[in-house]
Order: sequence, then C-alpha cells, then structure tokens
Amino acid sequence: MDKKSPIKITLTERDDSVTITQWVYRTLRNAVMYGEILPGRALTIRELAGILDVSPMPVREALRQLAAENALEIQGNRRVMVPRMTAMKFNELCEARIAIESHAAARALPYIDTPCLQRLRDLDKRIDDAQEQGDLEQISILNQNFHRALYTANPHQVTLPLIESLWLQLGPFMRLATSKLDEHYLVDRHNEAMAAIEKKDAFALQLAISADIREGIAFAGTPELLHSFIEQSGQ
Amino acid sequence: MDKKSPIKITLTERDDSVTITQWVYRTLRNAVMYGEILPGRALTIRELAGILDVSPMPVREALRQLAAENALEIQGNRRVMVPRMTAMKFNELCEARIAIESHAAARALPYIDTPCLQRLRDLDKRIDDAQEQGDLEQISILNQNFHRALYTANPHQVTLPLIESLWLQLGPFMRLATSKLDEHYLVDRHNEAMAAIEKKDAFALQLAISADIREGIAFAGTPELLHSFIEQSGQ
DNA sequence: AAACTCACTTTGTGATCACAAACAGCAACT
DNA sequence: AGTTGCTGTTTGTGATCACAAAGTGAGTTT
Repeated sequence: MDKKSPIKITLTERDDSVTITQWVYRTLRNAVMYGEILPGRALTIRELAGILDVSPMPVREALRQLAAENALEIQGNRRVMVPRMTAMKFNELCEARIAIESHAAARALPYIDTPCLQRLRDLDKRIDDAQEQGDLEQISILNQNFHRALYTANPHQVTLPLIESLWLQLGPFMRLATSKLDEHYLVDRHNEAMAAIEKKDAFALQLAISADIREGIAFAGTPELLHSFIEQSGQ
Repeated sequence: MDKKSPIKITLTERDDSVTITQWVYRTLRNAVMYGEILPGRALTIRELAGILDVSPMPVREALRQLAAENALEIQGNRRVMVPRMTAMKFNELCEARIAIESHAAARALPYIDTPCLQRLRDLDKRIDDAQEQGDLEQISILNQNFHRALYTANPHQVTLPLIESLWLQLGPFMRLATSKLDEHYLVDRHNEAMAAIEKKDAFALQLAISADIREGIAFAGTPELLHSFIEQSGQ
C-alpha cells in the first residue's frame, strides 16, 4: 500500500473546544518540530488525512498554514515536504536566532517584573533538574519555555512568531543534535541570563542568550553531524 | 446591503498560470500592504469572495495564509481583520526591522558580486529619479526592491520571509507616514549603503540600513501621526 | 538495452452543501 | 432607560464531489 516510508505521527487527544483544523495543525507542527517526518519525504493531503483520521479539508488548511511559517515547503509541482537542510542554511538559521533572540531579550528586559522573574527562576531550576536526570526531551522543551517566557515579558512583543518560525525550521535537525548532547557537558547559561536579568544588564543578557543558543548547536559543526544532514536531507 | 464601510480592493489581471488561491492571496496581500483595508474592519470570507468574484474556497486559504504571516489577525470569535496598531507596537516593529535587516545586510555582504552590485546601483538611481519627481508610491516600492535585492544576495537567506512579515505588519501604517513624506527632506541613505557595500564594510552597511529604516519612520513619532493611529485603529 | 508513448492512477484545486456557533435586532422585563 | 431573553440571519467549519494536472508503469520502438 505505502510505497514510501510510512509516517509515524504522535497523536494527542483531541479537545472538542478546538477546531479540527487547529488540532491537525498542532499535531503536524509537533511532528515537524520533533523530526517525525523525514525531510524531503513527499506529503499528500489524503495520506495525512488517513493517518489522522480526519477529512482532507482540515489537513489542507493546516498544511498551508505550516508552509506559510516555513515549516513546510511547497515545491513548484505543488508537492509538500519538510525542507531539506544544508550546512550553510543551518548556520544561517542559527545566526538569525542569535540576532533576533538577543534583540527580543533586550527588548523584554525592562518589562520583567517579580512574578515573571519567579517563573523564569522556576523554569531555570526545572532545567537543572532535567539536566541531572539526563532527560533530553524535557530539557529541550523546558529550554524553549524559558526563552518564550523571557521574550513574552514584553507586552508589545512582535518577534516571537518570527522566532518560533526559526525554531520550527531548526527543529527536525536539533533532534539530531540533542541525541549527542549527553556526550557534552553544557555550561548552564541560564544562570548567567538570570543574573543579567536581576542586574537589568541588557548587554550581559544578550551575551548569555547568544552563548546559550550557540552552545546548544555548537557541536553541529562536527563532521559527522554535517554528514548526517546530507544523509537525511540528500535527494 | 453593506452595513459596514465598503471595501475597495485594487484588482489585477489574473494570469491563468497561477492558481486562483495564489491570485487571491497576492491581491489581498497588496490590499493589506497598501492600507486599502481599514484595521479592525471585520472581513468575511463570503464578502471578499463576492468582491473578488471567486468562490469562498480560495479566499479561505488565502486568509489563513495571511493570518499565519501576521498580516491578518484571527480573533477568538474567529473573525478576521487587519490588526489594530498602537504606538508601542509600531515602535517594536521598527526596532525589530532594524535588528533583523541590519543582520541580513551584513550576512549578504560577502555574497554581493558584480551583477548584483549593478542591480543595486540601478535601483538606487531609479529611487533618486522617483524622489525628484516626488512619486511616493514608486519610492516605496523601489525602496522595498532595493532592500530585497540586497538581502537575497545571500543564497542561504532565511530571514527574508521574516522581514516581509514585518513589512506587511507595518504596511498599512507606512501609508499614513509616506503621505507626509514630501514635507521632509530625506538624506539618501542608499548612497551610503552603496559606498559601504563597495568597501565591503559590514559595520558601515549596518549603520546605513539602520539609518534608512529609522528615517523612513522617524516622523511617525510626531503627535499627530500617533493620533491618527488611535483614530484608525481605535475600536 | 535505453528512451519514448500512452493509458491508468493519484493528487491538488476549486465548488457546493450541511450544520452549529456567533451575531443582530427586537421585544419583554426589572 | 438599561438590561435580558429570544428568534431569524449570517458566517466559519468541515465534508463531499468534479476535474485537470502531475505522476506512474508497462509495452513498444530504435
């Protein structure tokens, strides 16, 4: 039946308070973010509709939305797939993250009040816990929450959607990276970030955020990981 | 028939080589960008379908795509509209533009070759011409093309979609700004940018781009323009 | 054996329909 | 008079259908 490699997508319970399209969007977004769909694998509306047990319509809408966020790529022949990656593009995405996120952090700094600071401290602690237990999945999720909580302190935030788009594009390949994370000892840059926040030192905060991002993917520059990009993403 | 203010959308000829959805998307995108749709005005699928003389389906897809790019906002009650603006949000959008675009410019600099440089010079000259003739519409379009041409010199470009999203969000309100542009004399920062490019001076290029963006919206800080935000965007 | 042709299948696009939630207008009540 | 409750209408969502374009594979030709 399936000529191509079968797609396995993690399904979550559907809440009746959200539309089917939203649930499909969320499900596919997670599947992309966590690398469950191989880059270059052609996706068809009807196939996904079958897997998710919904009609083609919500899938159509969700795919278009994900494509608009650069999580998916629509080829000229109107085939949809997770974009392939190259080492150069990976590097550009990382540098873009650093530029935008350090900007967002500095812009959020003046708005961080006591309850927000408490939330950040809580997340920081939970990251430390997860790191001791070596729970890579949890570290990754909490790390995202930490960044999100920081940037959203700014009530006039406009960059978060852009940042999330970058996360989505890097997501499938960060999975490759984090699988080798345990071999490395990571300096906890969040503590440095927390210190900068408490001192209201924007420049130090930018340095800490930049370092956090850069170290999270530093070992992506090793030859074997670059090779796995080609392997996963090549034709 | 129309209880609300009627919507006037500039229609272009539809090329049969593009899908109806793409044409609708392009048309609505231009309408948003050039401020033809008032912020806060509720948009309905069927109304737009009637105006554009297409079935509701392509409109549905186009609206969802524009919403994903933050050009439109879907409220909880699933009503769609051009987002309202506030002075603070406007400021954040401008600062985000400066941060991301100066980054994109610096990243593109190493890739600028002779033909690309020629294209930029050509655009620069045409902007000068348009400025002498006081053709504000043309200046705005050419200015965008200049920035786009610069950033896309980088073949591994990943920030342009993010930048275009910011342009889209600022678009409706830049129209307000440019209508007062003739009262101001603008230093041509593009000449400075060209000089920096030729000298391969990344820092000078970033300064020129930042200044160009900042001056393009500097007078947005005047009280009367802020007031027109409230007027246009207020409930 | 490699390349082309042609019939058959799959797939995205767009139209139409059914339905439940949201909305608007008006009447009744406090 | 301002608020609440009800009813008819509008609107987004999702399902289904028709169709043309793209893809696929076997059989033929050079």
